[in-house]
Amino acid sequence: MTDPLPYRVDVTAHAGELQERFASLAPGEGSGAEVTVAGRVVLRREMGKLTFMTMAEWTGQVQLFAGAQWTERFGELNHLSLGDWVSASGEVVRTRTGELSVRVATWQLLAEAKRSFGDKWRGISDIDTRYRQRYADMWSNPGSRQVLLQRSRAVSAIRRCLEDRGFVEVETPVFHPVPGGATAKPFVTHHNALDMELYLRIALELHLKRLVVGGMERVFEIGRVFRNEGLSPRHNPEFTMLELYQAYADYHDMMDLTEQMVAEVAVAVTGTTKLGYGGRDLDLSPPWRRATLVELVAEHSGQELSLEMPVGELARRAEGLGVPVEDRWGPGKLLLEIYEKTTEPHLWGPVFVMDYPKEVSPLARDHRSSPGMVERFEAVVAGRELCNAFSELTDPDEQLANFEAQASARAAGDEEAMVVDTDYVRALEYGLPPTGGLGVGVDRLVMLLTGSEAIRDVIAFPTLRPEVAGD
RNA sequence: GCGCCUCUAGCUCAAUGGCAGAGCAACGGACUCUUAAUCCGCAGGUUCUGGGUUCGAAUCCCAGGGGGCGCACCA
Repeated sequence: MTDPLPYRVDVTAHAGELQERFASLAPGEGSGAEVTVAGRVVLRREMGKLTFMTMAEWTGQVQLFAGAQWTERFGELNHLSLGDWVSASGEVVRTRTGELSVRVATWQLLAEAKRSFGDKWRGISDIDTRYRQRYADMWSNPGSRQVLLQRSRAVSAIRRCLEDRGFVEVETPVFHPVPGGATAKPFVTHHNALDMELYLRIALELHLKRLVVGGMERVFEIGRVFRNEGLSPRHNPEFTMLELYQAYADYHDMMDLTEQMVAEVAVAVTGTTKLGYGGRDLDLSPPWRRATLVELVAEHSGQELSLEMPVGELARRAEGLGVPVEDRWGPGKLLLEIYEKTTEPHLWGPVFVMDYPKEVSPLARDHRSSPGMVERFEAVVAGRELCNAFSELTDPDEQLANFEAQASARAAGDEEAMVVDTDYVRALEYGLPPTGGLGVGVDRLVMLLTGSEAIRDVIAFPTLRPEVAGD
Protein backbone atom coordinates (compact mmCIF):
# COMPACT_ATOMS: atom_id res chain seq x y z
CA MET A 1 0.00 0.00 0.00
CA THR A 2 1.46 3.35 -1.00
CA ASP A 3 -0.95 5.70 0.77
CA PRO A 4 -0.92 5.62 4.56
CA LEU A 5 -4.30 5.12 6.16
CA PRO A 6 -5.92 8.43 7.08
CA TYR A 7 -6.12 9.61 10.67
CA ARG A 8 -9.48 11.30 10.30
CA VAL A 9 -12.34 11.73 7.90
CA ASP A 10 -14.71 14.63 7.41
CA VAL A 11 -17.90 12.63 7.30
CA THR A 12 -20.69 14.89 6.06
CA ALA A 13 -23.60 12.46 5.82
CA HIS A 14 -24.93 9.27 7.34
CA ALA A 15 -26.86 6.51 5.68
CA GLY A 16 -30.03 6.82 7.74
CA GLU A 17 -30.25 10.54 7.19
CA LEU A 18 -29.58 10.23 3.43
CA GLN A 19 -32.34 7.68 3.02
CA GLU A 20 -34.79 10.09 4.62
CA ARG A 21 -33.55 13.27 3.02
CA PHE A 22 -33.58 11.86 -0.53
CA ALA A 23 -36.59 9.58 -0.19
CA SER A 24 -38.32 11.38 -3.06
CA LEU A 25 -35.36 11.37 -5.46
CA ALA A 26 -36.55 9.61 -8.63
CA PRO A 27 -34.76 6.64 -10.22
CA GLY A 28 -32.01 7.75 -12.60
CA GLU A 29 -31.80 11.24 -11.06
CA GLY A 30 -28.92 13.05 -9.41
CA SER A 31 -29.48 15.28 -6.39
CA GLY A 32 -26.62 17.70 -6.96
CA ALA A 33 -25.62 17.13 -3.31
CA GLU A 34 -22.00 16.13 -2.73
CA VAL A 35 -21.37 14.13 0.44
CA THR A 36 -18.73 12.08 2.19
CA VAL A 37 -19.89 8.90 3.90
CA ALA A 38 -17.93 6.29 5.82
CA GLY A 39 -18.54 2.77 6.96
CA ARG A 40 -17.88 -0.84 6.19
CA VAL A 41 -18.22 -2.57 2.84
CA VAL A 42 -20.68 -5.39 3.41
CA LEU A 43 -21.57 -6.50 -0.12
CA ARG A 44 -20.02 -5.94 -3.50
CA ARG A 45 -21.54 -6.43 -6.95
CA GLU A 46 -19.15 -5.98 -9.84
CA MET A 47 -20.56 -5.42 -13.31
CA GLY A 48 -17.60 -4.87 -15.57
CA LYS A 49 -16.94 -1.15 -15.57
CA LEU A 50 -19.55 -0.52 -12.86
CA THR A 51 -19.39 -1.64 -9.26
CA PHE A 52 -22.08 -1.44 -6.61
CA MET A 53 -21.19 -1.83 -2.97
CA THR A 54 -23.44 -1.86 0.02
CA MET A 55 -21.87 0.18 2.79
CA ALA A 56 -23.09 -0.17 6.35
CA GLU A 57 -22.54 2.16 9.26
CA TRP A 58 -24.17 2.94 12.56
CA THR A 59 -27.30 4.58 11.15
CA GLY A 60 -28.02 2.16 8.32
CA GLN A 61 -26.89 1.26 4.84
CA VAL A 62 -26.33 3.13 1.62
CA GLN A 63 -25.09 1.94 -1.75
CA LEU A 64 -21.79 3.12 -3.20
CA PHE A 65 -22.01 3.41 -6.99
CA ALA A 66 -18.63 3.33 -8.69
CA GLY A 67 -17.75 3.45 -12.37
CA ALA A 68 -14.49 3.27 -14.27
CA GLN A 69 -15.24 6.62 -15.89
CA TRP A 70 -15.87 8.67 -12.76
CA THR A 71 -14.30 6.84 -9.84
CA GLU A 72 -10.63 7.25 -8.97
CA ARG A 73 -8.57 4.08 -8.56
CA PHE A 74 -11.52 2.04 -9.83
CA GLY A 75 -9.51 -1.15 -10.15
CA GLU A 76 -8.25 -0.86 -6.61
CA LEU A 77 -11.77 -0.26 -5.32
CA ASN A 78 -12.79 -3.62 -6.72
CA HIS A 79 -10.18 -5.27 -4.57
CA LEU A 80 -11.66 -4.11 -1.29
CA SER A 81 -12.60 -6.96 1.02
CA LEU A 82 -15.98 -7.31 2.59
CA GLY A 83 -15.56 -5.79 6.01
CA ASP A 84 -13.09 -3.08 5.01
CA TRP A 85 -13.76 0.40 6.38
CA VAL A 86 -13.91 3.05 3.68
CA SER A 87 -14.93 6.62 3.14
CA ALA A 88 -16.38 7.75 -0.17
CA SER A 89 -17.21 11.15 -1.60
CA GLY A 90 -19.51 12.00 -4.45
CA GLU A 91 -22.97 13.00 -5.51
CA VAL A 92 -26.06 11.47 -3.99
CA VAL A 93 -27.98 9.82 -6.81
CA ARG A 94 -30.65 7.23 -7.29
CA THR A 95 -29.73 4.52 -9.76
CA ARG A 96 -31.99 3.59 -12.64
CA THR A 97 -33.13 0.57 -10.72
CA GLY A 98 -34.04 2.75 -7.76
CA GLU A 99 -31.29 2.32 -5.17
CA LEU A 100 -30.15 5.46 -3.37
CA SER A 101 -26.40 5.69 -3.85
CA VAL A 102 -23.33 7.80 -3.42
CA ARG A 103 -21.77 8.06 -6.88
CA VAL A 104 -18.17 7.63 -5.85
CA ALA A 105 -15.70 10.18 -7.19
CA THR A 106 -13.01 9.82 -4.54
CA TRP A 107 -12.60 7.27 -1.79
CA GLN A 108 -10.19 6.07 0.82
CA LEU A 109 -9.49 2.85 2.60
CA LEU A 110 -9.74 3.60 6.34
CA ALA A 111 -8.97 0.18 7.75
CA GLU A 112 -8.56 -3.25 6.34
CA ALA A 113 -10.55 -6.25 7.53
CA LYS A 114 -7.93 -8.95 7.59
CA ARG A 115 -10.44 -11.44 8.85
CA SER A 116 -13.70 -12.34 7.19
CA PHE A 117 -17.07 -11.83 8.84
CA GLY A 118 -18.13 -15.14 7.41
CA ASP A 119 -20.98 -16.07 5.19
CA LYS A 120 -22.42 -12.89 3.70
CA TRP A 121 -25.97 -14.06 4.10
CA ARG A 122 -25.95 -16.06 7.30
CA GLY A 123 -23.03 -14.41 9.04
CA ILE A 124 -21.58 -15.93 12.17
CA SER A 125 -24.00 -18.09 14.07
CA ASP A 126 -21.66 -20.27 16.10
CA ILE A 127 -22.66 -19.42 19.64
CA ASP A 128 -19.19 -19.74 21.07
CA THR A 129 -17.68 -17.46 18.44
CA ARG A 130 -20.49 -14.96 18.86
CA TYR A 131 -19.83 -14.50 22.57
CA ARG A 132 -16.05 -14.72 22.40
CA GLN A 133 -15.71 -12.39 19.43
CA ARG A 134 -18.52 -10.03 20.19
CA TYR A 135 -17.04 -7.43 17.85
CA ALA A 136 -17.60 -9.86 14.96
CA ASP A 137 -21.01 -10.95 16.22
CA MET A 138 -22.20 -7.35 16.41
CA TRP A 139 -21.40 -6.77 12.76
CA SER A 140 -22.60 -10.09 11.60
CA ASN A 141 -25.82 -10.11 13.60
CA PRO A 142 -27.60 -6.77 13.72
CA GLY A 143 -29.84 -8.17 16.45
CA SER A 144 -26.88 -8.42 18.80
CA ARG A 145 -26.05 -4.79 18.27
CA GLN A 146 -29.68 -3.84 18.70
CA VAL A 147 -29.95 -5.57 22.08
CA LEU A 148 -26.86 -3.80 23.40
CA LEU A 149 -28.24 -0.49 22.15
CA GLN A 150 -31.53 -1.21 23.91
CA ARG A 151 -29.60 -1.96 27.07
CA SER A 152 -28.05 1.47 26.89
CA ARG A 153 -31.47 3.04 26.41
CA ALA A 154 -32.86 1.11 29.36
CA VAL A 155 -30.11 2.24 31.70
CA SER A 156 -30.45 5.81 30.61
CA ALA A 157 -34.24 5.63 31.08
CA ILE A 158 -33.68 4.34 34.62
CA ARG A 159 -31.40 7.28 35.37
CA ARG A 160 -33.88 9.74 33.89
CA CYS A 161 -36.75 8.23 35.87
CA LEU A 162 -34.89 8.42 39.17
CA GLU A 163 -33.32 11.82 38.60
CA ASP A 164 -36.77 13.17 37.77
CA ARG A 165 -37.84 12.01 41.22
CA GLY A 166 -34.96 13.66 43.02
CA PHE A 167 -32.65 10.66 43.41
CA VAL A 168 -28.90 11.20 43.49
CA GLU A 169 -26.57 8.73 41.81
CA VAL A 170 -23.51 7.60 43.73
CA GLU A 171 -20.68 5.11 43.47
CA THR A 172 -19.74 2.94 46.41
CA PRO A 173 -16.80 0.59 46.87
CA VAL A 174 -16.47 -2.62 44.92
CA PHE A 175 -13.91 -3.97 47.39
CA HIS A 176 -15.49 -4.90 50.70
CA PRO A 177 -13.59 -6.03 53.79
CA VAL A 178 -16.66 -8.12 54.61
CA PRO A 179 -19.21 -9.06 51.98
CA GLY A 180 -22.74 -8.04 52.85
CA GLY A 181 -26.18 -7.02 51.72
CA ALA A 182 -27.16 -10.37 50.25
CA THR A 183 -26.70 -14.06 50.77
CA ALA A 184 -24.23 -15.27 48.16
CA LYS A 185 -20.73 -16.61 47.81
CA PRO A 186 -18.28 -13.79 47.12
CA PHE A 187 -15.11 -13.58 45.06
CA VAL A 188 -12.02 -13.04 47.17
CA THR A 189 -8.94 -11.08 46.22
CA HIS A 190 -5.86 -9.85 48.02
CA HIS A 191 -4.56 -6.35 48.56
CA ASN A 192 -0.77 -6.41 48.71
CA ALA A 193 -0.01 -3.15 50.52
CA LEU A 194 -2.66 -3.74 53.16
CA ASP A 195 -1.85 -7.45 53.13
CA MET A 196 -5.49 -8.35 53.53
CA GLU A 197 -8.26 -10.26 51.85
CA LEU A 198 -10.87 -8.17 50.11
CA TYR A 199 -14.19 -9.33 48.73
CA LEU A 200 -15.83 -8.14 45.55
CA ARG A 201 -19.23 -6.81 46.48
CA ILE A 202 -22.27 -9.05 46.23
CA ALA A 203 -24.71 -6.18 46.74
CA LEU A 204 -24.81 -2.40 46.99
CA GLU A 205 -27.19 -2.26 49.90
CA LEU A 206 -25.22 -1.54 53.05
CA HIS A 207 -23.17 1.35 51.67
CA LEU A 208 -26.21 3.01 50.16
CA LYS A 209 -28.07 2.90 53.46
CA ARG A 210 -25.00 4.39 55.14
CA LEU A 211 -25.44 7.29 52.73
CA VAL A 212 -29.05 7.71 53.81
CA VAL A 213 -27.78 7.89 57.41
CA GLY A 214 -25.44 10.60 56.12
CA GLY A 215 -28.36 12.60 54.78
CA MET A 216 -28.79 11.51 51.17
CA GLU A 217 -32.51 11.02 51.35
CA ARG A 218 -32.92 9.64 47.85
CA VAL A 219 -29.93 7.74 46.55
CA PHE A 220 -29.24 5.15 43.91
CA GLU A 221 -26.41 3.25 42.28
CA ILE A 222 -26.26 1.24 39.09
CA GLY A 223 -23.28 -0.99 39.48
CA ARG A 224 -21.63 -4.27 38.91
CA VAL A 225 -21.86 -6.92 41.61
CA PHE A 226 -20.09 -10.26 41.68
CA ARG A 227 -21.29 -13.64 42.87
CA ASN A 228 -19.15 -16.73 42.85
CA GLU A 229 -21.73 -19.11 41.47
CA GLY A 230 -22.35 -21.25 38.43
CA LEU A 231 -23.01 -19.88 34.97
CA SER A 232 -26.34 -20.43 33.31
CA PRO A 233 -28.53 -18.80 30.68
CA ARG A 234 -29.78 -16.56 33.45
CA HIS A 235 -26.62 -16.12 35.54
CA ASN A 236 -23.38 -14.33 34.84
CA PRO A 237 -20.83 -14.08 37.68
CA GLU A 238 -20.73 -10.31 37.28
CA PHE A 239 -24.00 -8.58 36.70
CA THR A 240 -25.54 -5.16 37.07
CA MET A 241 -27.77 -4.17 39.94
CA LEU A 242 -29.80 -1.08 40.43
CA GLU A 243 -30.36 -0.33 44.07
CA LEU A 244 -32.16 2.71 45.40
CA TYR A 245 -33.13 3.96 48.84
CA GLN A 246 -35.73 6.55 49.69
CA ALA A 247 -36.05 8.07 53.14
CA TYR A 248 -39.53 8.41 54.69
CA ALA A 249 -40.83 5.72 52.30
CA ASP A 250 -41.98 2.16 52.91
CA TYR A 251 -42.33 -0.89 50.70
CA HIS A 252 -45.71 0.25 49.38
CA ASP A 253 -43.96 3.33 47.98
CA MET A 254 -41.34 1.03 46.47
CA MET A 255 -44.06 -0.94 44.70
CA ASP A 256 -45.49 2.27 43.25
CA LEU A 257 -42.05 3.34 42.11
CA THR A 258 -41.18 -0.07 40.68
CA GLU A 259 -44.22 -0.37 38.47
CA GLN A 260 -43.89 3.20 37.25
CA MET A 261 -40.20 2.89 36.56
CA VAL A 262 -40.45 -0.44 34.74
CA ALA A 263 -43.30 0.93 32.61
CA GLU A 264 -41.31 4.06 31.77
CA VAL A 265 -38.24 2.07 30.87
CA ALA A 266 -40.28 -0.32 28.74
CA VAL A 267 -41.71 2.58 26.77
CA ALA A 268 -38.26 4.11 26.35
CA VAL A 269 -36.84 0.86 25.03
CA THR A 270 -39.72 -0.67 23.08
CA GLY A 271 -42.30 2.10 22.73
CA THR A 272 -44.93 0.20 24.66
CA THR A 273 -45.73 -1.57 27.93
CA LYS A 274 -47.38 -4.46 26.15
CA LEU A 275 -44.71 -7.01 25.35
CA GLY A 276 -44.33 -10.64 24.49
CA TYR A 277 -41.81 -12.90 26.14
CA GLY A 278 -41.18 -16.53 25.36
CA GLY A 279 -44.34 -16.62 23.26
CA ARG A 280 -46.58 -15.27 26.02
CA ASP A 281 -48.11 -11.84 26.42
CA LEU A 282 -46.95 -9.53 29.13
CA ASP A 283 -48.53 -6.23 30.08
CA LEU A 284 -46.32 -4.06 32.24
CA SER A 285 -48.71 -1.13 32.62
CA PRO A 286 -49.44 -0.21 36.23
CA PRO A 287 -50.97 -1.10 38.54
CA TRP A 288 -49.56 -4.57 39.02
CA ARG A 289 -51.30 -7.16 41.10
CA ARG A 290 -50.28 -7.16 44.78
CA ALA A 291 -50.74 -10.31 46.81
CA THR A 292 -49.06 -11.79 49.83
CA LEU A 293 -46.81 -14.80 49.60
CA VAL A 294 -49.18 -16.75 51.84
CA GLU A 295 -52.15 -15.89 49.64
CA LEU A 296 -50.32 -16.95 46.51
CA VAL A 297 -49.20 -20.23 48.08
CA ALA A 298 -52.84 -20.90 48.99
CA GLU A 299 -53.90 -20.22 45.39
CA HIS A 300 -51.33 -22.53 43.87
CA SER A 301 -50.93 -25.29 46.42
CA GLY A 302 -54.35 -25.24 48.06
CA GLN A 303 -52.62 -25.02 51.44
CA GLU A 304 -53.56 -22.33 53.95
CA LEU A 305 -50.22 -21.92 55.70
CA SER A 306 -49.15 -19.72 58.56
CA LEU A 307 -46.01 -19.04 60.51
CA GLU A 308 -48.08 -19.64 63.66
CA MET A 309 -48.27 -23.34 62.76
CA PRO A 310 -45.91 -25.66 64.65
CA VAL A 311 -42.71 -26.30 62.71
CA GLY A 312 -43.45 -30.01 62.53
CA GLU A 313 -46.82 -29.32 60.95
CA LEU A 314 -45.27 -27.01 58.34
CA ALA A 315 -42.60 -29.58 57.57
CA ARG A 316 -45.27 -32.26 57.11
CA ARG A 317 -47.24 -29.98 54.78
CA ALA A 318 -44.07 -29.28 52.80
CA GLU A 319 -43.32 -32.97 52.41
CA GLY A 320 -46.94 -33.55 51.46
CA LEU A 321 -46.41 -31.08 48.61
CA GLY A 322 -43.25 -32.85 47.53
CA VAL A 323 -40.90 -30.16 48.85
CA PRO A 324 -37.68 -31.61 50.31
CA VAL A 325 -37.01 -30.28 53.81
CA GLU A 326 -33.97 -30.00 56.06
CA ASP A 327 -34.09 -30.38 59.82
CA ARG A 328 -32.38 -27.09 60.60
CA TRP A 329 -35.03 -25.05 58.77
CA GLY A 330 -37.38 -22.93 60.82
CA PRO A 331 -40.95 -22.16 59.83
CA GLY A 332 -39.93 -19.13 57.78
CA LYS A 333 -37.50 -21.07 55.62
CA LEU A 334 -40.07 -23.84 55.21
CA LEU A 335 -42.69 -21.38 54.02
CA LEU A 336 -40.26 -19.80 51.57
CA GLU A 337 -39.27 -23.21 50.19
CA ILE A 338 -42.90 -24.17 49.73
CA TYR A 339 -43.50 -20.91 47.88
CA GLU A 340 -40.45 -21.35 45.65
CA LYS A 341 -41.23 -24.94 44.76
CA THR A 342 -45.01 -24.89 44.41
CA THR A 343 -45.97 -21.35 43.53
CA GLU A 344 -43.24 -19.23 42.00
CA PRO A 345 -42.79 -21.44 38.89
CA HIS A 346 -46.44 -20.91 38.05
CA LEU A 347 -46.50 -17.15 38.43
CA TRP A 348 -46.28 -15.08 35.26
CA GLY A 349 -47.03 -11.62 36.50
CA PRO A 350 -46.34 -8.90 36.76
CA VAL A 351 -47.20 -9.48 40.39
CA PHE A 352 -45.81 -8.14 43.64
CA VAL A 353 -45.29 -11.03 46.04
CA MET A 354 -45.54 -9.38 49.45
CA ASP A 355 -44.55 -10.20 53.01
CA TYR A 356 -41.72 -12.65 53.49
CA PRO A 357 -40.70 -14.46 56.66
CA LYS A 358 -38.37 -12.51 58.92
CA GLU A 359 -36.23 -15.61 59.28
CA VAL A 360 -35.04 -15.30 55.66
CA SER A 361 -34.86 -11.50 55.51
CA PRO A 362 -32.20 -10.20 57.88
CA LEU A 363 -32.14 -6.63 56.51
CA ALA A 364 -35.87 -5.96 56.37
CA ARG A 365 -38.14 -4.38 58.93
CA ASP A 366 -40.82 -6.24 60.86
CA HIS A 367 -44.24 -6.24 59.29
CA ARG A 368 -46.43 -3.77 61.12
CA SER A 369 -49.33 -6.25 61.40
CA SER A 370 -48.21 -9.80 60.44
CA PRO A 371 -46.13 -11.39 63.19
CA GLY A 372 -43.04 -13.25 62.02
CA MET A 373 -43.17 -11.45 58.67
CA VAL A 374 -41.25 -8.51 57.30
CA GLU A 375 -42.35 -5.82 54.88
CA ARG A 376 -40.63 -7.17 51.83
CA PHE A 377 -41.68 -7.91 48.29
CA GLU A 378 -40.33 -9.44 45.14
CA ALA A 379 -41.81 -8.63 41.77
CA VAL A 380 -42.29 -11.62 39.51
CA VAL A 381 -42.42 -10.69 35.85
CA ALA A 382 -42.50 -13.21 33.00
CA GLY A 383 -42.14 -15.92 35.60
CA ARG A 384 -38.92 -14.59 37.03
CA GLU A 385 -37.91 -12.48 39.97
CA LEU A 386 -37.17 -9.01 38.74
CA CYS A 387 -36.55 -7.19 41.99
CA ASN A 388 -36.43 -7.42 45.73
CA ALA A 389 -37.42 -4.62 48.09
CA PHE A 390 -38.32 -3.84 51.62
CA SER A 391 -39.14 -1.39 54.29
CA GLU A 392 -35.60 -1.25 55.61
CA LEU A 393 -34.69 -2.45 59.08
CA THR A 394 -33.61 0.68 60.96
CA ASP A 395 -33.08 -0.62 64.49
CA PRO A 396 -29.36 -1.22 65.20
CA ASP A 397 -29.91 -3.71 68.02
CA GLU A 398 -32.23 -5.83 65.94
CA GLN A 399 -29.86 -5.59 62.99
CA LEU A 400 -27.00 -6.81 65.15
CA ALA A 401 -29.12 -9.69 66.42
CA ASN A 402 -29.99 -10.65 62.83
CA PHE A 403 -26.35 -10.48 61.78
CA GLU A 404 -25.39 -12.70 64.70
CA ALA A 405 -28.03 -15.25 63.80
CA GLN A 406 -26.64 -15.26 60.25
CA ALA A 407 -23.10 -15.60 61.56
CA SER A 408 -24.01 -18.67 63.56
CA ALA A 409 -25.70 -20.21 60.52
CA ARG A 410 -22.46 -19.53 58.71
CA ALA A 411 -20.47 -21.15 61.46
CA ALA A 412 -22.80 -24.12 61.12
CA GLY A 413 -21.79 -24.48 57.49
CA ASP A 414 -24.05 -22.15 55.50
CA GLU A 415 -21.46 -20.60 53.17
CA GLU A 416 -23.88 -18.01 51.91
CA ALA A 417 -25.02 -16.67 55.26
CA MET A 418 -24.06 -13.13 56.13
CA VAL A 419 -21.20 -11.89 58.25
CA VAL A 420 -21.56 -9.33 61.03
CA ASP A 421 -20.87 -5.85 59.68
CA THR A 422 -20.18 -3.87 62.81
CA ASP A 423 -19.62 -0.61 61.00
CA TYR A 424 -23.05 -0.89 59.42
CA VAL A 425 -24.58 -1.43 62.85
CA ARG A 426 -22.67 1.63 64.06
CA ALA A 427 -24.12 3.63 61.16
CA LEU A 428 -27.62 2.57 62.18
CA GLU A 429 -26.85 3.74 65.71
CA TYR A 430 -26.58 7.27 64.31
CA GLY A 431 -30.14 6.83 63.09
CA LEU A 432 -31.60 5.61 59.79
CA PRO A 433 -34.95 7.27 59.09
CA PRO A 434 -37.79 5.07 57.87
CA THR A 435 -36.54 4.05 54.44
CA GLY A 436 -37.78 2.06 51.50
CA GLY A 437 -35.20 0.18 49.45
CA LEU A 438 -35.35 -1.52 46.08
CA GLY A 439 -32.94 -3.70 44.14
CA VAL A 440 -33.44 -4.53 40.47
CA GLY A 441 -31.44 -6.93 38.32
CA VAL A 442 -30.71 -4.68 35.37
CA ASP A 443 -29.62 -7.53 33.08
CA ARG A 444 -32.83 -9.38 33.81
CA LEU A 445 -34.86 -6.27 33.11
CA VAL A 446 -33.11 -5.81 29.79
CA MET A 447 -33.67 -9.48 28.94
CA LEU A 448 -37.34 -8.96 29.54
CA LEU A 449 -37.56 -5.83 27.41
CA THR A 450 -35.52 -7.24 24.54
CA GLY A 451 -37.06 -10.71 24.58
CA SER A 452 -33.64 -12.25 25.24
CA GLU A 453 -33.63 -15.80 26.59
CA ALA A 454 -29.99 -15.68 27.68
CA ILE A 455 -28.30 -13.18 29.99
CA ARG A 456 -25.26 -13.41 27.70
CA ASP A 457 -27.22 -11.71 24.99
CA VAL A 458 -27.62 -8.56 27.07
CA ILE A 459 -24.01 -8.46 28.30
CA ALA A 460 -21.48 -7.27 25.74
CA PHE A 461 -18.69 -9.48 27.05
CA PRO A 462 -20.11 -12.33 29.13
CA THR A 463 -17.90 -14.49 31.33
CA LEU A 464 -16.49 -17.48 29.42
CA ARG A 465 -13.81 -20.01 30.00
CA PRO A 466 -10.57 -18.72 28.50
CA GLU A 467 -9.70 -20.02 25.09
CA VAL A 468 -7.13 -22.78 25.20
CA ALA A 469 -4.96 -21.81 22.27
CA GLY A 470 -5.00 -20.57 18.72
CA ASP A 471 -6.77 -17.48 17.56
C1' G B 1 -20.08 -30.01 40.51
C1' C B 2 -23.49 -34.14 37.94
C1' G B 3 -26.38 -35.75 33.42
C1' C B 4 -27.63 -35.32 28.14
C1' C B 5 -26.28 -33.22 23.38
C1' U B 6 -22.57 -31.12 20.20
C1' C B 7 -17.54 -29.95 17.55
C1' U B 8 -16.12 -31.33 9.50
C1' A B 9 -12.69 -25.62 4.70
C1' G B 10 -12.45 -18.47 6.82
C1' C B 11 -18.30 -18.74 7.43
C1' U B 12 -22.96 -21.84 6.98
C1' C B 13 -23.67 -26.87 6.47
C1' A B 14 -23.58 -32.20 3.87
C1' A B 15 -21.28 -37.01 3.98
C1' U B 16 -23.60 -42.82 9.59
C1' G B 17 -18.15 -47.99 8.60
C1' G B 18 -15.98 -47.75 2.10
C1' C B 19 -12.11 -42.06 -2.53
C1' A B 20 -14.03 -35.85 2.85
C1' G B 21 -18.19 -32.55 -0.35
C1' A B 22 -21.52 -28.09 -1.46
C1' G B 23 -22.96 -22.85 -1.04
C1' C B 24 -20.86 -18.25 0.43
C1' A B 25 -16.06 -15.73 1.25
C1' A B 26 -10.96 -15.68 -1.00
C1' C B 27 -8.12 -15.94 -5.76
C1' G B 28 -8.12 -15.50 -11.70
C1' G B 29 -11.40 -14.11 -15.77
C1' A B 30 -16.26 -12.01 -18.50
C1' C B 31 -19.95 -8.28 -17.96
C1' U B 32 -22.07 0.01 -18.05
C1' C B 33 -27.79 -0.10 -13.43
C1' U B 34 -26.60 -4.34 -9.68
C1' U B 35 -29.62 -5.71 -4.93
C1' A B 36 -27.39 -12.55 -1.28
C1' A B 37 -26.00 -9.77 -9.01
C1' U B 38 -24.93 -13.59 -12.71
C1' C B 39 -21.54 -16.74 -15.51
C1' C B 40 -16.65 -19.41 -16.29
C1' G B 41 -12.24 -21.07 -13.83
C1' C B 42 -8.98 -22.10 -9.61
C1' A B 43 -7.69 -23.12 -4.77
C1' G B 44 -8.93 -24.41 0.02
C1' G B 45 -8.87 -29.94 5.41
C1' U B 46 -4.58 -32.26 12.06
C1' U B 47 -12.98 -33.90 10.29
C1' C B 48 -11.34 -30.38 18.37
C1' U B 49 -6.98 -33.46 20.72
C1' G B 50 -4.91 -38.28 22.18
C1' G B 51 -5.60 -43.42 22.36
C1' G B 52 -8.44 -47.91 20.82
C1' U B 53 -11.68 -51.39 17.67
C1' U B 54 -11.56 -52.53 12.30
C1' C B 55 -8.99 -54.75 6.05
C1' G B 56 -10.84 -49.70 6.34
C1' A B 57 -13.06 -44.45 11.16
C1' A B 58 -15.53 -37.72 10.20
C1' U B 59 -18.74 -41.97 11.45
C1' C B 60 -18.07 -47.04 16.57
C1' C B 61 -15.49 -47.24 21.82
C1' C B 62 -12.37 -44.78 25.86
C1' A B 63 -10.00 -40.38 27.89
C1' G B 64 -9.28 -35.14 27.57
C1' G B 65 -10.71 -30.04 25.75
C1' G B 66 -14.40 -26.18 23.97
C1' G B 67 -19.53 -25.04 23.60
C1' G B 68 -25.00 -25.70 24.42
C1' C B 69 -29.06 -27.39 27.40
C1' G B 70 -31.01 -29.50 31.97
C1' C B 71 -30.30 -30.28 37.40
C1' A B 72 -28.19 -27.89 41.84
C1' C B 73 -27.15 -22.60 43.62
C1' C B 74 -28.78 -17.90 42.82
C1' A B 75 -30.64 -12.35 40.58
